Amino acid sequence: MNPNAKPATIRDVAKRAGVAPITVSRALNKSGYVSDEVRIRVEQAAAELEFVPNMLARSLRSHKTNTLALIVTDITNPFWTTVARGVEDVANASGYQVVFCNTDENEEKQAQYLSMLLRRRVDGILLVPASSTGDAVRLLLAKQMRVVVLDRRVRGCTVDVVRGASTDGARQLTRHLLELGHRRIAILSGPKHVSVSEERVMGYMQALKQMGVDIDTRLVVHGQFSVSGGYIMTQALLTQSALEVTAIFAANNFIAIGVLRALREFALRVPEDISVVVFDDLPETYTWEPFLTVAAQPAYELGKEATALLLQRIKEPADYEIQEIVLPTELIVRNSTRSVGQIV
Amino acid sequence: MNPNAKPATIRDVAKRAGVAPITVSRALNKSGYVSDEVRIRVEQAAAELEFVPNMLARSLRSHKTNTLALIVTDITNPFWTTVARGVEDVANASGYQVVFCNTDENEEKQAQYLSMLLRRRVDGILLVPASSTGDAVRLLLAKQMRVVVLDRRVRGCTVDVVRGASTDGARQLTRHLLELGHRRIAILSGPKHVSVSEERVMGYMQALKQMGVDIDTRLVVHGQFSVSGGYIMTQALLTQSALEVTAIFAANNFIAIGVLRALREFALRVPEDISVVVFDDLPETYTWEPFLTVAAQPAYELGKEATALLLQRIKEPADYEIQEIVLPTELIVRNSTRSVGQIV
DNA sequence: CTGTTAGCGCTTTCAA
DNA sequence: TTGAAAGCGCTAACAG
Repeated sequence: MNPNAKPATIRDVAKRAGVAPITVSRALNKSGYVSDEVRIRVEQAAAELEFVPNMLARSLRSHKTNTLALIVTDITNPFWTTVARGVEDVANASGYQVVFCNTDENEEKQAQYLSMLLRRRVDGILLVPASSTGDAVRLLLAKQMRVVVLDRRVRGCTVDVVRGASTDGARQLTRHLLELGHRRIAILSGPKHVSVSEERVMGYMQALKQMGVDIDTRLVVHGQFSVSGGYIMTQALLTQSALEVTAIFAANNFIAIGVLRALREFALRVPEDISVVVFDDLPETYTWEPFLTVAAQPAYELGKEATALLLQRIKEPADYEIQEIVLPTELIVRNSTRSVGQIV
Repeated sequence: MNPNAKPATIRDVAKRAGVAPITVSRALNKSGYVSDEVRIRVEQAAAELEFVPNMLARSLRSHKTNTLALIVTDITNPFWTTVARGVEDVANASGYQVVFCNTDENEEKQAQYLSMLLRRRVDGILLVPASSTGDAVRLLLAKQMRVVVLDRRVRGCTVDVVRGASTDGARQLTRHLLELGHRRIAILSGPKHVSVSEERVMGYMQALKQMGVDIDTRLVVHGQFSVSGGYIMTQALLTQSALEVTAIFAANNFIAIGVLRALREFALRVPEDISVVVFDDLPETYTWEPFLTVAAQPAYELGKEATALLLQRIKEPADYEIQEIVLPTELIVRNSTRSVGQIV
């Protein structure tokens, strides 16, 4: 092999195999009819020349990149890496590659990624929107881009959505606490403008109402979906001793870690002194042992379902009927909750 | 805007601005001379048509994709996500996009990614090789692909490498334990064929030799760089009570988590009953509080340096001189180590 | 089953 | 400072 040689093109292969370029294309891509004899000759020629097909040319001509993009808000959160696995598995099985993008809940970063993905002509985008205003989604839709929104809703947009049952799960978690006798339950949620933050608060409120418990708005706190967010909210909560909180509902897993850290600093034991429930499970890597009572979302399935839907949309003409797929959560009762007033 | 219209091309913009396509190209890319007057006209036309440049065509013609790939072994490990941040920041600052790939230390998966990246004509690859045989790297080099190897060495390959000082860091950690009086120190390392596993064992042995401590090969254990790997190795170690281990050296952060979990099950307290040191720090998300004594690698800088080098290689002609950049580790003594025999 | 022609959308090269 | 022509490498469309 001459290392200075330019990479072989489909024409070089064609010449060597004594056929036309299009025949090489058909043979290598297994598209269209090619006799076995010719295919073998082509494959051999391609191997001898170490032919590496140029996807750029292929995509330019065929208007298909075989690429999907997954845009999430925090790649360090295991919930999203699990979703990503589901996406990758389904995509790869259908011959698609996945480009991962991370917005850190930052709309500007999201806008930059979207612009880049449009220029690269990806075939479809799985988007966890940084904000619930549908501007970004509408932009993509106007450009004919196939989009499936993941995890969150967006306002005033007709777009496919695959998400977990936030309201339901929140209701279950809250009811669990109520059944244990808790009445002073605080919920520490994410940013106000994010649909899942709102829905988890809504589920919490619904459960309280159903049990005839008054809602104390001081117990409803909004912050960041992060460890420091959970930490800060818990501190703010505990310094108001008048609130007499007996249980905390963390609206996601990272908030829960912050909650636990703050509680420790206040020398409050879980569940002896205070009960904790969490939306989203944490993998064992993050915890000493399965300990937290959680509403677990099927993260992997979320990624799979969303990708399957997106791939379907890519195949279909554009006038499909919008779908909203809501996957149920599972209440897993472990050791971070106990009856209020139970003797230690 | 007609939503059914095909996306505008550079020719449409040219027509609307009353210039030639190449002038549009020059104006929008700020390459070559364009009068201010013309540039403004072009920009306006582009905006009116909502022109989205087609990167595929651009790349096909210019032989540049402005894309780098980062191939790591475990995207769930915060060490690698931190490296990734460094890579992304430097790449974006130079107008490059980064494609993230995850091999799970699996050579087959790695091979598939590499093949795909070649077909996509990325401009360069940052590779954490799944194995230390340089086959993968040699393949890339033969194809003229610019490669910088990250974190690990590969055998018999002249290729740029950016890595942490594994041997050094391991020596420091071991010496720290020796100075605390420990003599029965076990090291739980990664797979044997991975250079960093070997180097961390080597540093450990060097420190022991320098202090005239005999090496007990039963205390040198190889396994996976994962939580379960650390857990399994610790179990195996502790069930041989004859070994009388007083300290454990975990060769990476995830192994350490597994170690701690196993120790807890054996009801061994850290550091009262046994000391633990770790190669690679863990972010606060994973720990209750900064607790572990570690040799911290500058993960973010590793990513930055490697990317800067790769970008330089992309600009240069191919006959550059190979470089090996070794970044020092920092010994951070915290609360997981104490003097052997110290009264509790 | 195989080939010819044309062209995807852009930029290189050369010319003015 | 601008433009015309050519072509990157591949496949759609049509023909045989």
